[in-house]
Amino acid sequence: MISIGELSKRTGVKIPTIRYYEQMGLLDVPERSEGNQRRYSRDGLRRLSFIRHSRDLGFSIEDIKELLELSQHPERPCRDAHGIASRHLSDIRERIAKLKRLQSELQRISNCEADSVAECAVIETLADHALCETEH
Amino acid sequence: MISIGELSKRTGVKIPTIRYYEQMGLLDVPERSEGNQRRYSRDGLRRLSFIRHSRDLGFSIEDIKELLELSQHPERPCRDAHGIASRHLSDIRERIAKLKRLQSELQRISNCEADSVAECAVIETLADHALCETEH
DNA sequence: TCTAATCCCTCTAGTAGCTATAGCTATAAG
DNA sequence: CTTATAGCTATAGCTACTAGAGGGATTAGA
Repeated sequence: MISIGELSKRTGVKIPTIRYYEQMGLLDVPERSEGNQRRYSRDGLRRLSFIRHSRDLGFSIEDIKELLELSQHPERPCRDAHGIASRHLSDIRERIAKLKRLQSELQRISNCEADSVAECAVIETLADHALCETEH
Repeated sequence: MISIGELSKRTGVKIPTIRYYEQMGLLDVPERSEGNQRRYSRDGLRRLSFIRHSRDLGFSIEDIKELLELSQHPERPCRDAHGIASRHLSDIRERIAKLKRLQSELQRISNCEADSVAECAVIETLADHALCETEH
């Protein structure tokens, strides 16, 4: 049984974040020491590693709840897990596409050789939608 | 002088959002009708369009405050505006890079032909960091 | 065994950029 | 003049944490 500080060190998840995950129902309520401090088992460590790893991949708390639930039922078809993953993947693809559009628009307006704000393409573009090449 | 609803229609910014921008100090406190309703001038419309357009490009509220300030001083060098834009641009580039890493990792683990969760690569990867090819 | 250093506890509030709701009043069209 | 629509304020909620206050618990060394 390890303390929350030890768990934090081993997983790289900050202590308040661990308590937050507990509150959100991602982590089981742990046992307590006589003095009311949290004590975690090997299983708690495994579960938090799973969560950490999922968050690193950008899954939401809600998605992780489902993934954790699935991981506890090895006999279930993995279609569900793939569904969650591919939903997340298309979300990421959309975000990339959107950011790329912003990127090219910003690059375009940053090509401005003016000296003063009066003729600056950045300010002009923001002020006047008609100067914009693409819809965003 | 137009109402907040009319302003909303013309700019595509929702009414609560307009009030929020006012609270955040992006929009000047507008005049009021006898019955205490907001009334906007042509200038208010221009300013909100500027804000809308900046938000569309992903600038933060704080950045927009600075850009608005700059846009009111046409004689100032536009170096400052470019500074804000290029800071934002590199932020976007970083976000794209990070999302691309997530994308390829997710694509990799989604190539799993298993039937059940027991051998599913998605779940396995999340459970065991050692299966991961890249750091994220 | 005592004490000091470190660790942990709960509770509350703050972050960004809105959005939604409740309970009320103002305005405009017929 | 009535009614439908529009607007008002104030407060709370969303995501995924993070920070701080004001306390108690644990542990290592003297």
